[in-house]
Formats: sequence, C-alpha cells, structure tokens
Amino acid sequence: MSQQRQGSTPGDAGVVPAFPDLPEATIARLPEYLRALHHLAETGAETVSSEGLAAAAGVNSAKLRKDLSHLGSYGTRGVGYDVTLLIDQVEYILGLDKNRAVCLVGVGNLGHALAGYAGFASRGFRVVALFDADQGKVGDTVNGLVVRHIDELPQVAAEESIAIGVIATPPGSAQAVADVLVAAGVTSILNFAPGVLSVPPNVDVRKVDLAIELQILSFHEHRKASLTALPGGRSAPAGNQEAVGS
Amino acid sequence: MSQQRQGSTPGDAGVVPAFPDLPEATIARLPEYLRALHHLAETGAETVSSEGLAAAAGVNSAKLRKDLSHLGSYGTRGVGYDVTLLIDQVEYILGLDKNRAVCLVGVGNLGHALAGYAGFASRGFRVVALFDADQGKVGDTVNGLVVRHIDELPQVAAEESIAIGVIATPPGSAQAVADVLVAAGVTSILNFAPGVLSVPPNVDVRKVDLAIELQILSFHEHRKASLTALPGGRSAPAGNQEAVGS
DNA sequence: CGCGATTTGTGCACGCCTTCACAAGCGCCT
DNA sequence: AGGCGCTTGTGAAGGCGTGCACAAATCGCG
Repeated sequence: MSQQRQGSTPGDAGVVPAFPDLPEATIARLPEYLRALHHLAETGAETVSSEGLAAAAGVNSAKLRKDLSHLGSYGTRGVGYDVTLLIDQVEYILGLDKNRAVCLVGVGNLGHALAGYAGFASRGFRVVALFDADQGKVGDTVNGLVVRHIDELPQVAAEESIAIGVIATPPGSAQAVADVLVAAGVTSILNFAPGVLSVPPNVDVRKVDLAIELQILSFHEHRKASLTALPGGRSAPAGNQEAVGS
Repeated sequence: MSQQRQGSTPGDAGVVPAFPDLPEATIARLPEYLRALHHLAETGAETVSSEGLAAAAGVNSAKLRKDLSHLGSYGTRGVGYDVTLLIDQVEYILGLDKNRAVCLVGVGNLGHALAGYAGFASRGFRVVALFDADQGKVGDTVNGLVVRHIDELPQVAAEESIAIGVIATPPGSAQAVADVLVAAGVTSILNFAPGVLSVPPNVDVRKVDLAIELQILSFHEHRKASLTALPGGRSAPAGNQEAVGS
C-alpha cells in the first residue's frame, strides 16, 4: 500500500468517539465515489443506483453499498441515491466542507508541479504557502505564491492555521522538514520523499513514492514475461537458475 | 488503496506459472525493502537482521520475515540477511535487472516534473520518450528529450520496445491515451489522471491520484477535530443533526 | 388499494493478511 | 567438541475486507 499509518490517540480512554469509525478501506474509496458523483451531477443526474455509481467508480456494487451503509442510510430502496445529498454527506465525512489550507515544502522539480496542480484547488484544498531551504529559490513566484524560507514556516503556519503539509524535498531533508512541520502544529503530512518518516503518534502520514509504483508494474511485467515465455514457445529466459541457486 | 488491478490472464489453464506468485501485499512492500537495503549497503553493512531491516523499512519484523520467506531462504539463522545477496534477489524478482524503458504522455505541469524526476532513473527506469497532443508543446526539449506528437507513439513504442506507459494528461484525455498505449503494445500503465481507465485484462493499471491522498488526510483531520472537541470542552459542532436527519 | 418491479441494506461465509509464538538452525566462545 | 545465545522460518490464530444472496422497503401502475 506504500503508506504509513499512525496510532489513534487512545489518550482519553473511556470517552467514546461519537464519530463514525469507518474502515480504512472504505475511507480510501470515498474520494473516488465523490469524484464519480460530481461527474454525475454535472451531467444532470438526480439519482444513481448503486450499480451505476459503482461502475463509474470502478468497484463492485456490493462493496459500494456496504461502504455507503457505513455512513448511514442515504439511499431510497427501489430508486437509488440522491446525488447532491450524497455529495454533501461524503464531503462532510471527509471534512471537505471546510476549505483546508495546505503548505508545501520543497519547490523543486516535483514541488513546482504540485504547487500548480489544478486537482488540489478543484477539490477544496488551497495551497497557501510554499517553502524551501534554498535561498536561491526564496523570493521566486510560483503559481502566484512567493516562495518563503523554511524558517518562516512556524509563523506562517500559525497565521494561516495550516493543518496539512506536503513534503516534496530530496530524501535527505524529509525528516528534518517533518520535524519542523510537527513543531509548527501540522497534524497531517503527505510525503513524496522516499524513506520512512518518524513522527509523533497523533500525526498522520501518507506516503506517495512514484518510483515504487513503477517497480510494482515492473514486477507484473516480469511475471507476464515469464508466463508467456513457457507456453508461447519462444526461447525461455533460462528460468531462474542463477537466482535460485543457493 | 486507490488503484485498479486487472485479471491474471487465465487463458491457458493447466499450465502452471512456475513463477513465485507472491501476495500482492508483499509485492507492494518489496520496493520499500529494496530502498532500505540500498541505504544499508551505502553505509557499508554486510548483513542485516530482520529487526533492523524492518525498522529501516517501517514495518513489523514478523511481516518482513514472512515476506522474504516467500522468495526463498536467503537469510542465515543467528546472523541475518546478506545485504548484497538480498538486493540482487529482490531486484531480480521485481524485474529491475533489465533496464526498463518508459514513455510519458502529457507534458503539462505534472508531466514536466515526472520527466525530470531523478527517482525514476536512479531505480532502473529510463524515460525514453515524451508525447503530447498539443502541437504547441511538440518539439520542446524537456530534460534532454524532445516532445513528440502522440501520433508517433506506436512507432516509437515498437522501436524502443516500451512496455510501461505513464499518463499525466488532463482527465478528459486519459482514456483515449490509454487506448493508444494499449494498441501500441504497452502492457503496464501508471495513471495520474483522476478517473477510471478501461483496459483489456492483460494490461495492468496502477493509479495515483494526488488529490485523493489529501482527501484521506482531510478525513483524519476531521476525525481528530471531532475527537478533541468533546473531551476538551469547547463547543462541539452540534453533532450531525442536519446530516443525519431523514 | 394492492401488486409487482426494482433497489437498498445486511447477515454470512470465505479468503487474504497480519501477528504471535516457538521450533529449527547457525555461529561463536570456551 | 559441546553448549549457549541469537536469528530465521513457519504453523496457527485472529482480524479485516470482500462478495454473495436475500429480506426489507419503496415507487408506480392498474
């Protein structure tokens, strides 16, 4: 899955959450449902069946029904789900009704692209500040935002009440940046740098490693190649003799 | 998990794979182990214990041992794992011993960054061709590569024997690009465009949606906020009366 | 007003994955 | 050469997620 997850602040034991504790797998699919719902709303659909929404989101209809049932009963039997009602409900659960401020650290190759990524703004996230440790980049304007030095992060984070930080630095700087973010009160981090981040248990970290995705695809290429080589009849690549040999 | 997965070509039933069919969860972790191993090798370590490698990769030691046991016995009891031997073995399994050619379609904001992403080259992937449908971008040079028109994709893919394609186009163009890639013989696709791709069952698709990651973090922010609101004693956000009401 | 068509919500079983706990094996020290 | 400590590899148990299949519920029509 290529992401870290942290504990769930069991500090004040005894106080029951009073918040729908959805399965992680369901949470990970809600954004996909939301995207499909917005697409349906644009085409003027009033209601959707679980079958239709499931197809639009690329999942099984039974899975979708079970996922949605976890947030309550928002469908009508015999009819389907009210599109706009469901959109509101999913956005509420995901906390997207509040416009969330995000800061980005590391205005390199990737950070530059992330700062201008339209998909963030269109889904309720505002990138409100850019930081970098390189004085040569401080002062540059990227997508209408001025790059500030990372030393200003604590002050800016407090002013703008930033709760989510994105790390797009080289691997060597990632842990130090994470420490600064945590010290500044950031409680959610999206990390694009390879490697494992160490953070306090109340901070959530999600990791996206672009190279890992390619490596997983490479494995499947390898598997497919070794499969088609045998029945196909071309020269098989000598199996795995030099690799399996003890 | 936010990714699609396709069937496993059960066409020629009866022919046994003769390839270690690892659990998907294990495969997804192998790249992380590999990165940790390379890091250890750079520091001059000869061997690692499962405990040490697990810590470096951010997982449980029992999980790591079970994962590695699926590829065979490459550890020595009482000592640990030979770092270089394990690197070779994991790279062989992932198919990284062959230098894999990758093409990238969509040289926009994100595509520009991906074309220059150092993490690809450093892990055995060569971006050998860039494509775009916009004539205004065709001819530009990005990271030493000339952007070609997408109509040239089939020819170039055949010449360079490209098996992996990366889609970094706007959502509306993603399906059309996927169709072109599949027709050109590409059998693995890494898709950065939001939405569901429809491809033949022998093609593997992995999806990375940057906004989805933020939305998942937003959910956890929402959850954490609603948890600390109750015991803390500030004004609770009125529960979910307008949301739960039928 | 009742009936049938349709679709949601869910109990249940199955399979995958994780985690624990421990036997088996290896090297080192005496 | 023997024993001791350390580490791997794995059997078993538990938990989580998926998918099936069906009862419950709603709408529309006659």
